[in-house]
Amino acid sequence: MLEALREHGMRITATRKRLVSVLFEAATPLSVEAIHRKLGRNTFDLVTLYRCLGAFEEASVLQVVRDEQGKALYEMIDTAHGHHHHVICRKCGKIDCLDACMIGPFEDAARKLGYEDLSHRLELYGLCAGCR
Amino acid sequence: MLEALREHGMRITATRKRLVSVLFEAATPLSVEAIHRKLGRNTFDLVTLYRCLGAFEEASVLQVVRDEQGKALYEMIDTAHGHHHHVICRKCGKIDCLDACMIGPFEDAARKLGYEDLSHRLELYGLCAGCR
DNA sequence: ATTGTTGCAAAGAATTTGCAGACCG
DNA sequence: CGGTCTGCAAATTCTTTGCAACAAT
Repeated sequence: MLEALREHGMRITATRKRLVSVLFEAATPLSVEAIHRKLGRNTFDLVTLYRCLGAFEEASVLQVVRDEQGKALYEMIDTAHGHHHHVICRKCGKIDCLDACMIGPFEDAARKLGYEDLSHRLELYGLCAGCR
Repeated sequence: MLEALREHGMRITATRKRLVSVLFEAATPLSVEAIHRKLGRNTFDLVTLYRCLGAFEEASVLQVVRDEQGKALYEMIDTAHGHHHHVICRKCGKIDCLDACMIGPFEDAARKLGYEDLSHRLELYGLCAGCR
């Protein structure tokens, strides 16, 4: 996985290894602040964090999910699980994965309008069992 | 439509009327800057714009769409057209509406995980016919 | 040795808050 | 009139940039 970075001409540093392990151990997408907290605010510069996240996204090893307010949450792309979407609790922030992705019909409609090279973003929001 | 505001205890001012007409005349969702530009940067305070947009959203007369970078785009809720999604060109920002919303299966999956009171956000991104 | 990476300081952008005067109803 | 709304100034928060020292390959 770190190899993917190397293939994009990026270097594997101790700093990045720490970041990768935090992202790996997290079961769900994490906000920048959450990541920074887990890394230890004083041992990992926030600027470096932004730059690493940008680099990882660039290398396509990281994907961005957004909460209802549009804030970015980062998650390693697990090639084993493949493309999927999430349900996010709007009260406690809990996140679950939904496995199927059935947006084919939407993409067909978009292609009919002349769009190509399509991607999409879909998140569901709700109240989880524990927050009701 | 301005009535909806009144019903939420909000007042109808000349300022708000101007904002509503800008939003109405726009065929597609607009960013804060775009709205501010159309209103005339010097004749409408940006702070007031943020506050009005917040109030309109609160009153459920305005909905938020997000571009690929997560930036908010505002659109009046047209009760005639109902719930729909968009395709956004990632190069020129052109936006088209997709009429069908076939998100039922996703919601079923989320309910099975214990979530209720569901909402969702879905946007497609691509390159429009003119940008290829 | 070369080139990417990091931390610090500082700049910049986006959004919010406080407050006094103006305005709607 | 009473309660909102507005504009201005200023504070926050979030993110990016510049640069010199440092480290990976």
